[in-house]
Amino acid sequence: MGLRERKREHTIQVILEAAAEVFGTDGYHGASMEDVARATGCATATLYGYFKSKDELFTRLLTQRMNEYVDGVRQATEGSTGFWEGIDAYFSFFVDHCKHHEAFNKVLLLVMRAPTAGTTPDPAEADAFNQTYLMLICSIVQRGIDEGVVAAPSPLPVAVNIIGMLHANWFASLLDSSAYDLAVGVNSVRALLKGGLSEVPR
Amino acid sequence: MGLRERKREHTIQVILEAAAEVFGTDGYHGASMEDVARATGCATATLYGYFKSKDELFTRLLTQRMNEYVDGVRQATEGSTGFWEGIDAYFSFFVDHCKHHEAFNKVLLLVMRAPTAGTTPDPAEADAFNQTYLMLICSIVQRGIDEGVVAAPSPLPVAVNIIGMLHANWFASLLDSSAYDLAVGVNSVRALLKGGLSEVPR
Amino acid sequence: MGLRERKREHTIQVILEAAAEVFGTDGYHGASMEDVARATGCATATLYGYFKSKDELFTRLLTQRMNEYVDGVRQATEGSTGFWEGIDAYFSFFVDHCKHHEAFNKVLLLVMRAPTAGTTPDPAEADAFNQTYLMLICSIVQRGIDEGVVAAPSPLPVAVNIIGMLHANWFASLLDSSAYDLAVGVNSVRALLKGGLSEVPR
Amino acid sequence: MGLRERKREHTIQVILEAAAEVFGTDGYHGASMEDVARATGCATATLYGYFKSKDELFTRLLTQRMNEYVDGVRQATEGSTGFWEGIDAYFSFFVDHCKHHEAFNKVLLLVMRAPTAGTTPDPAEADAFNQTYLMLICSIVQRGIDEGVVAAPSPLPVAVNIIGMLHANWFASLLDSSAYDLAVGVNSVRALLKGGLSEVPR
DNA sequence: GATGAATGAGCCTTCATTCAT
DNA sequence: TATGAATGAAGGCTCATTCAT
Repeated sequence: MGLRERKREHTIQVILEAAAEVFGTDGYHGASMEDVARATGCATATLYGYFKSKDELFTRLLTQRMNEYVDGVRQATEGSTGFWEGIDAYFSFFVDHCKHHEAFNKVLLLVMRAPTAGTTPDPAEADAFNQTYLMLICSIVQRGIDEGVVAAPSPLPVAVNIIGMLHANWFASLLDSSAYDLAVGVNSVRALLKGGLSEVPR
Repeated sequence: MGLRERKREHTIQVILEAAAEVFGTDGYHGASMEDVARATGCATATLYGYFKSKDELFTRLLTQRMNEYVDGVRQATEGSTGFWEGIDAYFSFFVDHCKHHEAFNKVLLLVMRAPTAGTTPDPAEADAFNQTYLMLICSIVQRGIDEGVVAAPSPLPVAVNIIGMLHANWFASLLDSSAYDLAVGVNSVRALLKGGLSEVPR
Repeated sequence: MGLRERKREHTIQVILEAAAEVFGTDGYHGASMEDVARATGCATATLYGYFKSKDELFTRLLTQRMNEYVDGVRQATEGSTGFWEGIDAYFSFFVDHCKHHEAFNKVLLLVMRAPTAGTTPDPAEADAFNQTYLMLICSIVQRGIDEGVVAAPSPLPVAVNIIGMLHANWFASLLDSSAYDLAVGVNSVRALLKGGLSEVPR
Repeated sequence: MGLRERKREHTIQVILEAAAEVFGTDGYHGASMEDVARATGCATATLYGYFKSKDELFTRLLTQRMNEYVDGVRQATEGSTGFWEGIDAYFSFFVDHCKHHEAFNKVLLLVMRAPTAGTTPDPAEADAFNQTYLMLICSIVQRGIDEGVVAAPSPLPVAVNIIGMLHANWFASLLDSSAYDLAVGVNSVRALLKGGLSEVPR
């Protein structure tokens, strides 16, 4: 990549970073291109030198962030063997991930939790990612079924439940991080998976 | 209530029903008053004879639906004694509720899952309801703690997890009801709570 | 006039009275039919049983009030003989008139001072009245010229000046009646006419 | 001021000029932003690049024109000494001013004559200017009192009368400049001030 | 006659997008 | 490449007016 292109790529990242903040706060429809421009520190017209439209800008942001997240989960779990090791890897990555990328998470979580209803101009893509993500967790659960650790005819509902819990904790801590500790919540998920409600969480 | 007022009240409900459908599909910002009017089968200006503003229309819809839902949960669980009875009542109500009120659910779930980000013009109210809802489930979990059935220092994370799972199933079945069976999902939640992942779900 | 018609006429007057208040405060464009209805104490639609349109309602009000005013001036001055007697009669009527008809005056003065610029939907009529009014005063001034009391080649500028002063006093006292005393002002006009600025006003 | 800013400032003046014409003809409420845009020769949205709202556009126009007028009077009279010299300076400026600024005057006179009743969105400001203007003329009249030329206990009513006459002439010539000659009218005012009605005007 | 309800037209304003510099 | 300026296309809302009861 030439120097010219590198600078261009850098500018794109700067814009996306600012856009993540703005869209995370006000949503796709609630934020204007001018808002994004102001956050970026450039003129509105400048944005169109890098993105064809608001839709493309948002979609690019979303795609990038979802890719990063799902790839992160994949890489973290790929190296592991066995069910519990996979779960632990997934959870560790998750907690770590939530700690960083504040603005990032707002958009990501938002769209993953509510891809319909105008949250994103292209729900199909969000759905596709959710599906990929779900399959990834399903494959871990499948390990558990194969190992006899998980008693379930199908991994799907279990995966849905695990993701549901994790994201619920994410969301709770995002709304008020001082009132809800993410690590504690995730620990309680692990305990619940281990032995149900009668299990004493660490 | 006089005949006039009854008819007026009826019209309001007709509008809200249509609005639920429209807002559920396109979100608050994505749907225009003209869209709502078209769905209702009246002129745009007519809506303003019943609601002062788009904001008020949406908020009224949201408040009504949230109230109905939380009241439903409250009534269903109030009659029960003990932890598991409470959970069963909650789950039963939940499954039953999800089966009906299709359009209804779109809005409700949407805002409950993503109250920030322009999903609703008044996030504070949605937050308040979420909080009320959470406290309601917390009180059930507390029963379990008191009975020694639930091993947890605090009911909060457990309640977050339960709601997280339930709504995740709700959402999954809403996205594609033919691919994901809500009842099966809820059953798996129950099994998970009972004995963790090693429990065989019915 | 039958009983039915008398009642109708009475209702019309009630509406006009309320309308005078409303239009006097907010102007023709600034006041809505609903405002007039509220002030009258009836439904908006009711107004249309008595007036074909907002335009007609306002015009009727204006015509009536202007007629009353100009007729008042005419009657007051008709009985007089000579210039100064005419002026005194005019001034007396004027002061008396301003004391009563508060709301009345707001509309009247407004349109007489600014018949253009959307103050009234039909500037032509206002102009016509202004013209009539001006001619009336001109005829009095003409008496003065004939008597040799007024030294002017034409009565027109003198009449314009007299009316200008009177209305300026009217307006000043209307804006803040506690800070500006109408009677004092009118007296100063008389003194000025009598002997210019060197004349001591009573 | 840079070239950019100069052009921007120029555009603002072009818009204000067009707006003066439109508002002068139809009034604040009677004229729409589209009317102003058409008169300016641009799209409606363009106006919002220069003024935040219709209110601001009108108020800015009004403020500017009132400032110009009052400042003009002040400067014209400041240099003079004595009462009659002040009056002459004032009248000269006045006549000169009325000859120019046609569109200008429509708005200015309108609001000065009828600040209430929806003529302007902000009557308070118009009142303030009228007050300033009145005080200015009062100070000239006060000179006359001090010199013994003007026999009056207070300058206020005299000032009101002078302004009233001048503006009445302004208004009369504005309505039909061919039928009413402003210079003649103003001359008659001077004569009237000099020796009352018995004075022969030049 | 009185009125609640309905509505077409219009207004102010915003915004994504384009274009000339 | 960067940007100020311009604009068409909506969108939310008001209002004068009509109509059925």
